[in-house]
Amino acid sequence: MSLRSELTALFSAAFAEEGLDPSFGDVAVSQRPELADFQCNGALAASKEAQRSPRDLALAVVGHIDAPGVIRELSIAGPGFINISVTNGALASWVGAMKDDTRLGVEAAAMPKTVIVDYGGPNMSKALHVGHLRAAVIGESIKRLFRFLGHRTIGDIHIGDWGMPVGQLIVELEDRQPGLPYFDPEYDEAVDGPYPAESPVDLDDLSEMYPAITARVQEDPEVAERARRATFELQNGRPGYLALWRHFHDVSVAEQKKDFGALDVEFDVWFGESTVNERLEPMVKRLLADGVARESDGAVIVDVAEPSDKKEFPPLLLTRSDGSYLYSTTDLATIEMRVDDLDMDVALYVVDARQSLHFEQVFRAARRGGIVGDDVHLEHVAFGTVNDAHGKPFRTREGGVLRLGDLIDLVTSAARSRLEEANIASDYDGAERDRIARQVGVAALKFGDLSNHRTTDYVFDIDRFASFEGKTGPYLQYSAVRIKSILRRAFDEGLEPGAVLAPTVDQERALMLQLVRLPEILDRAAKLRAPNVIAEFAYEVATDFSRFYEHCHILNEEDVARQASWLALVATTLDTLLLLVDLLGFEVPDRM
RNA sequence: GCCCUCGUAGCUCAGGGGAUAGAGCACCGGUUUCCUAAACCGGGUGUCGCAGGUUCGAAUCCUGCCGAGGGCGCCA
Repeated sequence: MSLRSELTALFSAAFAEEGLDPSFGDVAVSQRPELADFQCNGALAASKEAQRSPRDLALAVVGHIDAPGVIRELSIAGPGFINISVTNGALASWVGAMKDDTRLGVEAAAMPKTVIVDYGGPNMSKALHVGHLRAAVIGESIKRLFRFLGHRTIGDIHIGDWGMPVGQLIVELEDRQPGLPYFDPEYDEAVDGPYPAESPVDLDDLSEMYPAITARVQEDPEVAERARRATFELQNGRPGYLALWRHFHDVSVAEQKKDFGALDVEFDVWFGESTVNERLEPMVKRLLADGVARESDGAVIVDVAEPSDKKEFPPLLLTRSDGSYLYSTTDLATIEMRVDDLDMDVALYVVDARQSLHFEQVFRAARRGGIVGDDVHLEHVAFGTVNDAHGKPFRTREGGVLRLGDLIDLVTSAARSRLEEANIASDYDGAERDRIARQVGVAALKFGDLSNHRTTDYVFDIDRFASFEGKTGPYLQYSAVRIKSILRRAFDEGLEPGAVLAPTVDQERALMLQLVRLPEILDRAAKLRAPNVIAEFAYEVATDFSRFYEHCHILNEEDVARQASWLALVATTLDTLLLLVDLLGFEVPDRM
């Protein structure tokens, strides 16, 4: 419930009294804040159906509204806009209610769902790069949002660790170090002892091997055939390959935990394609037996085309003609696992938009195969790519990919420089400076990404990510830090927040109007799976606070009741900012 | 060829069928005996790719065209 929804309820009832659809009563924030706080355009829309002029209708609707405690002024403007201004008393009591509520007036979901957020999705054996930033950052935010809204939410990294790339790496390593025991088909752990505990490669080796083998596979069909064979044997449990796979896996995951950890991206489970290996064969057999899947050119496919399709819809490939499995297979089996073991209601796949066809195929196959019922919602939450100034996927000047770890270091050191320029930083000890630099750097990076709508391909600009002024993550932090500072000083002077009084200053009133929008903003962000809605709102809250802060000196205020009210207002603003910042996935330092 | 996404200020991007399309950056000027100047205040920018259509009303919905990016069974 928000102020806006309370107004909508009033106007919906008024339209209903005129015998019209209540949805005409939808109230929106005013587009002309100098005229009113809110507006209702329903009279214009309903005019035709009601066969009455919009102004007459607006007049009649306004006549039904009787809420003197909430509404200060109603007027009809232009062709039939209803302009609505709320009373200062109502505003104060809404903000007061937020202040006294640990959830800031946001109700938890009445019917909580089990939501799996599938994001990150790094391939094993590849260092994370800027391309992984969006999936991680958007997914993390969506996960936190659904969790805050009261859903049982599970973030799953879903590592790409069971497909062809692993087979390729096995072949590449065999060619480089053929003497390793993993490649000896005669090797028997029972006789020869366990495979070495030490990995034969580190992540740098793997990162270098991967493009090498990819190139070889492309130009040499024989190498490609060996890679397919190795993939097949791995998936069918060849011990040496499994032992090697374990090393590749552990080496990769260690690095991924470091990078994602540095970004405060926290997965609840570190499952991967390999997690569902045991399900693959029985699932495919069952789909064949049920007639959902069929053989085609030696492969197993599921026809997912539908009569209503506007274009040719390719089938989903479950098994290659050599018997090995693909990511389609593991994705399908993962859905099965999530339904069986995790009791999933909703799956949100935060994955590159380029994979939309794949997901559509998998979702259709899941429904055809009875793996999910109609009560389970599967959704691809697609996002755009990170490009360079020429619209091409971003590369460093040297032509390589920019590692995520290097990017984090870069923004962190930029934040540190900025901190050291500030004269107040000199008395911070080294550990605090490090922590602030990291928090500010991560905020700049994440906000820089999240303030774009997720579906847009955006241009990667290092200077933008390393800038801390204007519409940035650090601006939000800075606003919160100034409030923390005020509250600390107030506490030292023995001052405490009190009852929220009716606003008397424009900037104060604007801030209050902004704050009470919180519930509907989070609603909208969740509905659209769009963290940029949160980012935009957080920025507006911060700017409204800054204007208020510049205009009203809280600690010097002589009217003690007013001062206590202002302390309550900024404390509520702080709580709101801290929530929003947390939903965006970063933190606010105590000072900066 | 077919399908998907996108095209908004010099740049990067917001924008929920409504009134006068907004931010940040960049540029110019102002604000600090006062709660953190990573801030605030002021200054001007637009054929919302083009053309139709629906509508009382379209940046927003529909169609076509132009342009960019992406996808289209044995990669992920």
